[in-house]
Amino acid sequence: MTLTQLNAFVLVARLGSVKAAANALGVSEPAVSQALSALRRYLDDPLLTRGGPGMTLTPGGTRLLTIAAQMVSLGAEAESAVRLAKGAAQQLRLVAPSAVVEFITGPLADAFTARSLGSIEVSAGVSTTAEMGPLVSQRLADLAIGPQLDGDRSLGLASEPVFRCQLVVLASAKSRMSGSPDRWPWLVEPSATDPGSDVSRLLRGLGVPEKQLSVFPNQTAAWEAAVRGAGVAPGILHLAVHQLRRRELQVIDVPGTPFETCWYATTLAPERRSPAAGSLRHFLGTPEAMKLLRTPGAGMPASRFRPPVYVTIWS
Amino acid sequence: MTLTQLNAFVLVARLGSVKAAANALGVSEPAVSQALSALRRYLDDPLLTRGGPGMTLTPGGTRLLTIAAQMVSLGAEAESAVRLAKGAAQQLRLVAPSAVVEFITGPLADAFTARSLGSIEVSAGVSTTAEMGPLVSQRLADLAIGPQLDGDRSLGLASEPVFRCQLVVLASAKSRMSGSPDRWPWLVEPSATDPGSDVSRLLRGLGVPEKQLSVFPNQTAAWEAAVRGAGVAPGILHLAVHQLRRRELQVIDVPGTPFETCWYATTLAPERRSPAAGSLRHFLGTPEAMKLLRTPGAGMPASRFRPPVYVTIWS
DNA sequence: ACCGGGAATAAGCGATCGCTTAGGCCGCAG
DNA sequence: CTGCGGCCTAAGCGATCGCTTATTCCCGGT
Repeated sequence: MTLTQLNAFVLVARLGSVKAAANALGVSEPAVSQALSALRRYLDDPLLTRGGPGMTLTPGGTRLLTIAAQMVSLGAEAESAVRLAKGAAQQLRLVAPSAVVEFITGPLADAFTARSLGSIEVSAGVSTTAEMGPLVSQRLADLAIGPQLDGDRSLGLASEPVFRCQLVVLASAKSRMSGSPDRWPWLVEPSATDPGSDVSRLLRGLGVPEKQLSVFPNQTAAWEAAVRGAGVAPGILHLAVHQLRRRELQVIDVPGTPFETCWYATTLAPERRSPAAGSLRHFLGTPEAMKLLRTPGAGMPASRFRPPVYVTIWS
Repeated sequence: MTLTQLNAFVLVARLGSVKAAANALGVSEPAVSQALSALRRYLDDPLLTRGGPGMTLTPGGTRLLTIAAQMVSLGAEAESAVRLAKGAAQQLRLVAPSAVVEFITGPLADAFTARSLGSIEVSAGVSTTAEMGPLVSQRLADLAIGPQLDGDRSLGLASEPVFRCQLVVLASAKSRMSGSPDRWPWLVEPSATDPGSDVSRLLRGLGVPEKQLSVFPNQTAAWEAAVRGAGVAPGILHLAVHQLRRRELQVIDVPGTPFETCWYATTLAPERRSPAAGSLRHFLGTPEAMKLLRTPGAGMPASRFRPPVYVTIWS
């Protein structure tokens, strides 16, 4: 029984599939499957079985889940507690949808590190909305930016709205889209494939089939394609300020848009939250952070963009 | 960072020495030393340093201790929780001084297992008084019989008196001891070398030097030697009932004896205690258990006696 | 200055971990 | 029937774990 195995088990149980857990951990799917099977063998209990929607826990799996979740969380806490006591820089891990990582987290991390006088280092990673909750709950991440997440009480999370924004559909100023939106070519960034994202919700509302989607590695690349007239690209309005000012793109009128939405900051509930996470959460409410949220960075060049890997915390 | 390493660290911190922890775990001392050094390397913190009495914790070590203790305890809890949910027999581990293990725990375990209709299996091991507290606290053992242990509040233990008895000094009926007790040959069982034991306390009170001690592998062997007239043997009065009835031994008059003492049952505090441990604790208060405590088993034959090994709980 | 005991290190070992790729199994939609 | 997506198993790998014995280091004590 290793912490890695317990971590894998908890993530599978919470995300409902081995594949999702493997993705969240940034490892191959057999790696998770094996960890699970080793744990099953060790405890001589199936723990969770495929059945119905996702998986269902055995009685033993149910007991184990609560205990294992605590252990995993304590493991991460132990590390950061020792690090803090040593006076070393705190490591804060932030997760967010790809578009937010692309435009926001870089400047945000820099500003927050500067504000903490270098005592807190922030790193950011891309995450789907489904995995944000479990990641924060297990302290694989310290703060998530995205939709509201504190629905599942058992995860011990607290979400707080930090920024209100609008999802719109953009297209080249020259192009003239005609016909029904579900026939247009849609140029999207990766989070459109996340069923919990706003973009995905919008596309489903319009009845756009997958065939019509071109998934680009990041928002910038999708917009560049849109500028060339390859189709329409959904996106957060204020992140496209450069393209709009230069008249490369314009907002086009699509049913259901502008889509009003809100970014929430989610951390552990106050009593379990690390001071550094609380500090970043508080920082997000300051005018300085607001300004960073409002005026995006340049966007990450396509060539340098790379999906992040959530390393397991224990060697 | 493995659970084994954390377990070793906690035990070293609580027992104050690597050697003691290795002994309690039933492994060699370098094994513990290495686990500790791996943890130090991983966390990049000395955690604890030699200095003064025992060892002193670094700030990081202090933080880690509380967290690691929880993790280790949860690890054991996870296992038994899954086992319980599966409907398998619960495993209860009992620790006690060697004399108690020799005479009491066998019948006690049998009686309790029978009373639980086979759903709880009890195993027993020898332990020094110093290691009892940490062992129970880390759930390496479920119940300890011996001196009162709930002094250290941080361990979360609860002790309860279960049996009052007398420590006396025995010698062959034929032999006539003369001179000062500190010149006699003393025939003792292993717990006499445990500074926290009653026997050790008695010997210190009499000023008996180590030179005068012959340590036998168990109480029965020590008493057999006393019957042959090899010297005097301290022991619990009611455990020697056979030898006294057959007039092979008699109680001799020594200053400080009879030494009134009391056995306590120690478990985790009620909120952390497992149901099975609570059940055994309760059983110890019943007339059935009292009778077992009063009338000892035959004593373990010397040839079959073997010091126990506390296996680490995680593979 | 010497010794002795506790702790750390070295070296070696078997077993396991944790990861990969490749391939097989199973339920399910077309 | 045939893909296909999700899961598991197999095989192989390098690294680490966890333990041993043997040796060295360090420190307090006669």
